[in-house]
Amino acid sequence: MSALKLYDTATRDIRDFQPLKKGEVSIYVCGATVQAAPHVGHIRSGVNFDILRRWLTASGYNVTFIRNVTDIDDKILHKAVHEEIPWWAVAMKYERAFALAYESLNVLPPTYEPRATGHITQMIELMEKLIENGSAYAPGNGDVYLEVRKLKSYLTLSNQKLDDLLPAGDADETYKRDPRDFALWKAAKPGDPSWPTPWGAGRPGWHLECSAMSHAYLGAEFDIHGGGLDLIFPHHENEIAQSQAAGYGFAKLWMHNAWVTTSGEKMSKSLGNSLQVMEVLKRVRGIELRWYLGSAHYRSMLEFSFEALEESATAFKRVESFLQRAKELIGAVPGAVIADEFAAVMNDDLSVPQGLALIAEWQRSGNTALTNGDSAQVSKFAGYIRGALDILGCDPFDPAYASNAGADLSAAVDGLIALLLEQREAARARKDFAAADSIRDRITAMGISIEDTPQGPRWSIN
RNA sequence: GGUGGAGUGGCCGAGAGGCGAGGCUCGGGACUGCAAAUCCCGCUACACGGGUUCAAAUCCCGUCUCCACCUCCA
Repeated sequence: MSALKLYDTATRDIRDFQPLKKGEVSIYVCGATVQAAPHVGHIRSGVNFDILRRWLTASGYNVTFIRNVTDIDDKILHKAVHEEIPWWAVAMKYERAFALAYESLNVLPPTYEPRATGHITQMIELMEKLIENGSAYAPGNGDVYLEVRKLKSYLTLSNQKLDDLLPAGDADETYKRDPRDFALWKAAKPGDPSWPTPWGAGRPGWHLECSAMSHAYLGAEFDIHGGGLDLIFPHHENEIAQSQAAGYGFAKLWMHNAWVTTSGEKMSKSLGNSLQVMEVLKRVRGIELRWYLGSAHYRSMLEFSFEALEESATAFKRVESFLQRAKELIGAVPGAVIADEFAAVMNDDLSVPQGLALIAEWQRSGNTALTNGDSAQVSKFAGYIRGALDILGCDPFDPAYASNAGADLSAAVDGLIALLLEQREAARARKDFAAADSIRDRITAMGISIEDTPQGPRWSIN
């Protein structure tokens, strides 16, 4: 079996993945700032890292996967004013919206899902450490800053020079030793929530949260840190700065997913072109949206359109339909098998698009086997496909996608349709095609498709 | 100004020097009483201009266009 290779944003190359501890992988992914309902771009990130996690798990690693929730920040506070509810109610409302979106797309819950406000103690400890060793300073106004000039290295992830940065526009620099110094902690403003610290009451800066939480759950160094491309600077640079200034080894490998775009532009709330996950789920099922989001490589931009989404859903339905017929022929859900070829493409920096090409080949071969009634071959190809779909989180037999709705009805419906199909078969046998077609037309009008197969007619709900 | 990414057939989307990934759409065919489903065949593309090479979508030089980040971002 080939070895896993991953692209590292820090070194800008693809290299063999070597975990710090044999057989174990620790991952920290920057999750959502819960200030609005999730859009398609947010969920793409969730899906991409979920595929990584599933693949590592399938490869035999014991994976610890942390994805945080940023439940305090400026936008949440603004929203609280706007919606006239407490800030914590805003955070909980959208945290639940994210949880629902993740669940709808079968994104597995993280091993731990820490909230920023639950880790103030760890943040204060980290700041104490940084102030003690001279990396950070509290100028007395309640803020705490990291002094970037004192860092051994800074901006290595984004490959920038400190002097090339544009000056911050609106920042109050009265208390900063250098305009590029960034806030670890923000002094409380009247009316805003705050937590007491040795330097005054306030609330955490965004970057500090992730340094504190990754340390709390994964320790001083861990294998993979992930997030969206847009987090590289400043968020991830500043995390590195804080954590390394505290003496931590921090992340060994950086992975960044690309965006969902529309008309070539990044989908984002501030550009006003974002599409909420729940809106899209009115058009396609979660499993279909997930398949679509996986259809581009995680480091490539994905150009969103409903046309492409629906075409992608059509392709997925064909795969699904093959598996269903395979199950009917062999009389059981085909067992999932990871094919060597699939493992090879996944090990090559998670080349999902090439995995989809393999699925298409297996589907074609499998359909041919189905036509020939060759159940051994059908089992083989269906097993390969299920194995691949399981990694992609798109296995239609996964109980996560099962809907209980109408389960009691299905047996009754099956019996009724079977009765109609028997009558149609009888009509066909006596060559009364008008009667046969009339029955089929009426069934079709109910939204049910009829297919005549070598094993007899079968039906499915559109 | 700095840093990074992109331009591939009707649409989506891989590939990164050598036999045209794959899907969807569309056209043709096989099968079928007719459909549907399925299978087969076809639609021969890599922004532009040069160059290197036996061979370039892929390497080099130049040009154009677009996108992103530079302290809100998945």
